[in-house]
Amino acid sequence: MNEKCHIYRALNFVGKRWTLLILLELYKGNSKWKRYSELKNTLLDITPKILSSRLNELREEGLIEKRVDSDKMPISSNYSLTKKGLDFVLVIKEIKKWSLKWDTIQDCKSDDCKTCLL
Amino acid sequence: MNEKCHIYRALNFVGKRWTLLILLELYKGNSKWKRYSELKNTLLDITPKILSSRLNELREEGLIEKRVDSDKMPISSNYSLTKKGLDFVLVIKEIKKWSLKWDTIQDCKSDDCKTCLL
DNA sequence: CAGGATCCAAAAGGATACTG
DNA sequence: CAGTATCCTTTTGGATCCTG
Repeated sequence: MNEKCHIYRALNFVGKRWTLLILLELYKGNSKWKRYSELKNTLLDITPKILSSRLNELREEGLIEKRVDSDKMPISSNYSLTKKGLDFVLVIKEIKKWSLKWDTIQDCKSDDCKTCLL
Repeated sequence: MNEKCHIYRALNFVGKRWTLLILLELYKGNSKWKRYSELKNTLLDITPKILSSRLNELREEGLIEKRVDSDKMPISSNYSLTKKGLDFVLVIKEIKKWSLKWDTIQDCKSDDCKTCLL
């Protein structure tokens, strides 16, 4: 409840819907820049409002950075994980390790589970 | 979004309000049993509905266990961290480490921050 | 193309009263 | 004491349309 509690601040953005999927998409890209429309097409059911909300939140927290190419039209906005964001992926992996250690379900049976974040 | 995704399952309960504070209270207790009323008194503004919801969620996920003493009246319900729950505290510590590593705010200035979970 | 604005639906949280 | 039931408020997510 404390605004300055580090744990709560972290959970405040990471606990939200779509956030991890966005981080994952950027992580898969291997530190490459991905444009807004790429993310939108990959995350099939996300609406533009939610996507930009999440991107802004992650940017405010310093996990991703944004680069705009306005030279050529149409404009393209690109996003990429920062070092802080990349480091956070390790935390997510810890969560997954914990879960795999204690869950009876050993695999989510999705291709993503293996290639996902572990 | 996948029901079986370990990461999402974990975030689904841990991301909720009060959950970490409850885990913290039980963790402070050093594996001792704490009663419902103790938790309610310590977590000042929590309402009975939320407290019992969170306790049930945590119990379903196997992070805490419940013991009821119905011998003597009035009945007392007691809660304690399981090994799985205790192990999860380590994950929370990882989140805190990450946050302390990257945040400019170095301390939440609350007594809790030091005694908290690190 | 990249989003902002608006409006609506759903979910979560919370206050209060009540019961075995 | 340890909750449950009910009702209400707030927050979040989502669908759709619009614009530089």
